[in-house]
Amino acid sequence: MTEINTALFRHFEKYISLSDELKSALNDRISFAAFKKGELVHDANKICTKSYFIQKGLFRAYFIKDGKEISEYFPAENEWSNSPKSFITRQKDIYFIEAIEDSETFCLSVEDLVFLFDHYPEMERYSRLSMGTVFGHLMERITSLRFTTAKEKYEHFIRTYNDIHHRIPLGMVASYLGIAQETLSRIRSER
Amino acid sequence: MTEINTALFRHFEKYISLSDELKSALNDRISFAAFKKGELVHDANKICTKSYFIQKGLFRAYFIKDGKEISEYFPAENEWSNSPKSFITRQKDIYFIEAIEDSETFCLSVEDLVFLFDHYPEMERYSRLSMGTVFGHLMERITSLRFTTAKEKYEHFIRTYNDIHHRIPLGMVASYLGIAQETLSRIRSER
DNA sequence: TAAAACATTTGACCCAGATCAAAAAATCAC
DNA sequence: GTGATTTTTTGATCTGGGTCAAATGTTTTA
Repeated sequence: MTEINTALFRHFEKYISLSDELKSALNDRISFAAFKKGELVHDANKICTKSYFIQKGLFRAYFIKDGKEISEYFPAENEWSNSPKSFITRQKDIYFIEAIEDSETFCLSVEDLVFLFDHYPEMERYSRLSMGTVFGHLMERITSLRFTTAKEKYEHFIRTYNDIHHRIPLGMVASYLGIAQETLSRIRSER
Repeated sequence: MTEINTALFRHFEKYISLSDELKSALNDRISFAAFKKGELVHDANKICTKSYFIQKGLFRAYFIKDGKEISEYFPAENEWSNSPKSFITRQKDIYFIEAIEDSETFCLSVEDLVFLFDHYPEMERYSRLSMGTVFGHLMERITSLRFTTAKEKYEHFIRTYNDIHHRIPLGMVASYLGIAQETLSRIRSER
C-alpha cells in the first residue's frame, strides 16, 4: 500500500469504511497516471473507459460548440474525473478532458469498477452517496445560472471554486459561466 | 400485491431485478397517498422525510426568491419526488412541493428507505443507476441554460417535458426557464 | 531574445429580453 | 351564472451584456 493511495482511501472513507480486503482490491485495480499541462486526458471521439482520481493538478472538461471550446467543469484535487455519460453508457459523448496543469492521478477502468460493484456492495453505497454531493452542486449551479447577473455568476463561481479559481484562465471561466470573455474581463477590472 | 404497485415495480425493474422477498419488503413499507390540486406536498419549513412516487398526476418543486415563486422542476408520472438535499441530509432546504393536478402517489419514508438500503444491496444499485439518469438531465439543462436564446430554452423545455408541457401553466414554465413571463408569452404566440 | 502564438483588456455599438403598465382572457368561488 | 381573482397577452421603454474590432500583455518555441 503506497503512501500515494492514502489520499484516495481518505476520499472513500468520507462515505464508507474500507475493509482491508476492499483496500487491497482497490490497490490491485488502481494504477498511477501522470499528465502534462495541455495534454488530452480523454478524447470525445472515443468511448470513455477510465476514471481518474486527481491527486495533484487540475483538469478541464469541455465540448465544442460553433467551433469554440465551452468549459463544462474543472475537476481538481481529490475528485474523480471522466466523461460521465460516456463512462456509464459506454457510448461516445461530447466531452473532451484536458489537463490544465501538470497532474498526477489514479486511474480506474470501467471493467474494474464494475467488478468492484459486483463484489463489494459498499462500493455501490459509496457511489450513491458521493453522487448525492455532486447532485447538490449541479442544482446550485442551475439556480445560479437562471436569475443572476454576470457579476453574480462570477461571484458564485469564486465561491464554488474557492482556492482553485485563480488557476483557471479567464477565457475558460467565461465559457463555463456562459458569459462573454470581454464581459468577464470588465467585471474583474472593477473589483 | 395490489394492481397499483405494478407501475412502481416496473420502474424499479428498469434498473434491477426484484426478488419476491424485496417486493414484499417494498409492499410492507410503501403506502398510498393522494393529493388535491393546489395542495402542499412538502413544506420548506420542515425537514423532508418522505419520498413520493407519482402514479398519476403532476407536482411542482419551487422556492421563493424576492417574494416570487421560482419553479425548480416538475416531477410527473413514474418519477420520485422529494426535496433532495433535505431528504438526504435531514436538514431543512428551500424547496416547497405542491400538486398542480389531483395526484395519486406511493409514499416511502427515509427510515424505511435506509432500512431497505441496509438489507437489500440491490436497492443501493437501483439508487446509483437511477441517479445516473437524473444526472444526465441536469447536465443537459445546465448546457441549455448557458448558451441559448429564450426561444431555444423553451424548445428544450418542450423536448424535455414532452407530453407534460401543456399541463403546466405559463408562469411556472417561465420561472423554470429563468425568463420573464411576458417573453414566454410572446414566444408562444409566434409559433 | 525575437517573433510567433495566445490571452486579456478596452472601446464603440446594438439588440434580446427585462421591466413597467394595463387590457383581455380564463378560472374560481359562492 | 356572475362577480372576483388569477393568468395570459399586448404595448412601450430601457439596459445588461453580446458582438466586432483593435490594442496591449503574456507565454511559448526555436
